[in-house]
Amino acid sequence: MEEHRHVTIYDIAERLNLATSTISRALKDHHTISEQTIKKVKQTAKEMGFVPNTLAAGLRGNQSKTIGILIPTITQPFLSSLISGIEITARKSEYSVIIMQSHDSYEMEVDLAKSLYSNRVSGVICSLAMETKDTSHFRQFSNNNIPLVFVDRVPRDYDTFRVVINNYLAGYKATKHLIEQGCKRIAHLTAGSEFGTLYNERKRGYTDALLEHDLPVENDLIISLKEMTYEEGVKASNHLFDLKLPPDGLFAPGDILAVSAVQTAKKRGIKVPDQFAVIGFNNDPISEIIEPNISTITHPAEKMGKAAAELIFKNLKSVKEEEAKEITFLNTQVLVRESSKKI
Amino acid sequence: MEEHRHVTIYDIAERLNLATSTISRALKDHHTISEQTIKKVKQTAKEMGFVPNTLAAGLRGNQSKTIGILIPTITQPFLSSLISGIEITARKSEYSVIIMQSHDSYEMEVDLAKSLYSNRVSGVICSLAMETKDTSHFRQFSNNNIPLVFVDRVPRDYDTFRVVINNYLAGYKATKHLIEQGCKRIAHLTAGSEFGTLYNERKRGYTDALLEHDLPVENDLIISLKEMTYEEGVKASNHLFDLKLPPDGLFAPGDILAVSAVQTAKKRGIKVPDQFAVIGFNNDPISEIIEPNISTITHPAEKMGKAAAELIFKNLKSVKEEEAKEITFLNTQVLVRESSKKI
DNA sequence: ACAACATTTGCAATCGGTTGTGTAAAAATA
DNA sequence: TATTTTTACACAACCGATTGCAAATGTTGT
Repeated sequence: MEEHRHVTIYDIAERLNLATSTISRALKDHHTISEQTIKKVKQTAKEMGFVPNTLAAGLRGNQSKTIGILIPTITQPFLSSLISGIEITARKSEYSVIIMQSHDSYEMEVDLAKSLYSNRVSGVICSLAMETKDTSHFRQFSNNNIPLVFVDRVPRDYDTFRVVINNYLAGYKATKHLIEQGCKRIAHLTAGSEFGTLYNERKRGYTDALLEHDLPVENDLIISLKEMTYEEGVKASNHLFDLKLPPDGLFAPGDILAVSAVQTAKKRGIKVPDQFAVIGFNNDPISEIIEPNISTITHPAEKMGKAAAELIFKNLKSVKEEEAKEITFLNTQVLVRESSKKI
Repeated sequence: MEEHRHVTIYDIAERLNLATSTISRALKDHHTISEQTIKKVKQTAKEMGFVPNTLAAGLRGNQSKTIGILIPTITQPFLSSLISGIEITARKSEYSVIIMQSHDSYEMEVDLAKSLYSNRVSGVICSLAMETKDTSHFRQFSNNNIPLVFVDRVPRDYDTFRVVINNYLAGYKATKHLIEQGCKRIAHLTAGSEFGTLYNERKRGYTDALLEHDLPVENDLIISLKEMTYEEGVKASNHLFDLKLPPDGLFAPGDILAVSAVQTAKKRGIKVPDQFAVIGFNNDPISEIIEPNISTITHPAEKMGKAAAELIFKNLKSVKEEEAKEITFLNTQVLVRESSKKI
């Protein structure tokens, strides 16, 4: 396997007896270069198999035409769809995406943020680690005019772009839906440790919906989970069913939890939705395949990714103070399916 | 928001009255630099908030400490787990991953390969697009000593690293399992258009298992799908059930397809597994949540990602001819669950 | 005290595009 | 024809880390 050398603009320049600056400009249709030269340069570039070295360009221009994505994990359906949305949008502008997983660890997140900075990414899109309480490791981006967008799991105290759904409203709508189906004792699962606003907002929507319909907010119907996993969901469901006065409905802030509750109910002979109506969150693929289908709240992952990427591009030049605090809210819908349809 | 300048080794050099070369070497514990200087340099680097510019290092060293991943889409559970495995392994060596989605389009794949090359990735891990028949766009990597590893959907005619499972054996084992459960007429779904070997191998395992057990291979029990989606699965299942002599078992080369078949059967009042036993492939999360649980073949996504990444690292220096043809086979297992357990 | 060698650090070129400024030739104007 | 303006390209510095080689300093032996 012989060692080829990369073809550079110097090679093209030499072949055509032009300066490298001319080649560089010709390749990007600079107006000071004649049509004729441009055509000639592009032609030979193609012939010689020239592929620009983005590292060189990036070094000179001090940014790399890549977007850094920093998220807890890519294996969650919501997050992989989010990434997909970002990647597709980025590619349209010929940007690449670098992906890093914090695995919900604060320390990892700090480390990875540094690595992204080291890679001189043009922008950063982040969904915070569960553990993260302090966000000062993101200052290096803001301080250097690198656009920073938080998505979904956003900090409450950072003055930068945020792309979220209205979690309060979503929680409200989900709960209201259950109430309208006739539920009187609606349970809710929430995150135990959370610095951000996501689960708290959903919970706030839940309680407000209850109060608004003259239903009491009962603390033993609200369970804090350590992790949002199937297993934890089963545990919590069993706990709920073991109560003296078990719930007749559940608003789960994730479809996996909803599935776990539905299946636990079925195992215990509790009829879904008649005795126990459930609504989940996210519209994960599983929610419409499981039987009964899980009612859920849409969570437009790809759209959020697209919106986040577009915010990056809009602010590549410089970030104005007022814009930086902008919050983009995307819409959610209640998808009524079998798991909650009593009426 | 004031504009800070990035801290460089020049800044450190100036502060300490040392040469940049010394700084550079000190930061990576070069043996020609004294302990004392190293400590001093690292200390001030930290104080000044120095973050190395990987673009500069990459330009000089002609590679970027990143691994390029080129796959059809990241939203499939198998592929997102694969990426996760790669990312975790890469990070241990302080490498980043760049991800690109071909969306199963050949043209995209060609384009993205060029973009990866342009980014001077240190290595490439690829799972081919469904459409891809010609793989010459990967020559640019081989020709320039950039390690290239194909995973799962690998070309049949390219002399480079491949990380796969033994699809033939997996197909054989899956089919044999159904036979052992007493199935006599086992259907099979396969990919219509495929350049690679993946589905063909599974099918070959399927037919060999049948033949070995003196069961006929019937062409109307083998259905070619355009896409491996739920909807296509439903269509195919209905078609199978409409046969004069419908099957009593199915080997589906993907869990989504298995799920679609199971649910279609249930809708038509066909008892699973008694009248119709099903085994899927991949061990996607859904397979163990759906009811009945889907028997499946494990497909060790993360492990494959890890293996692929390790192959990259092992061959960063140079790729020897003999090694390049190496195929890594990972093991699969039959996971027997409800959907196929007759006995 | 001086050669011989080891240890540490500095110098300067290098990677490959990008871009501000300079300049020659061609075109336009006086 | 002389002069200004425009067009088209060249020169060279630059981005920031790396590295071969030279040089300075320190150490050892005789």
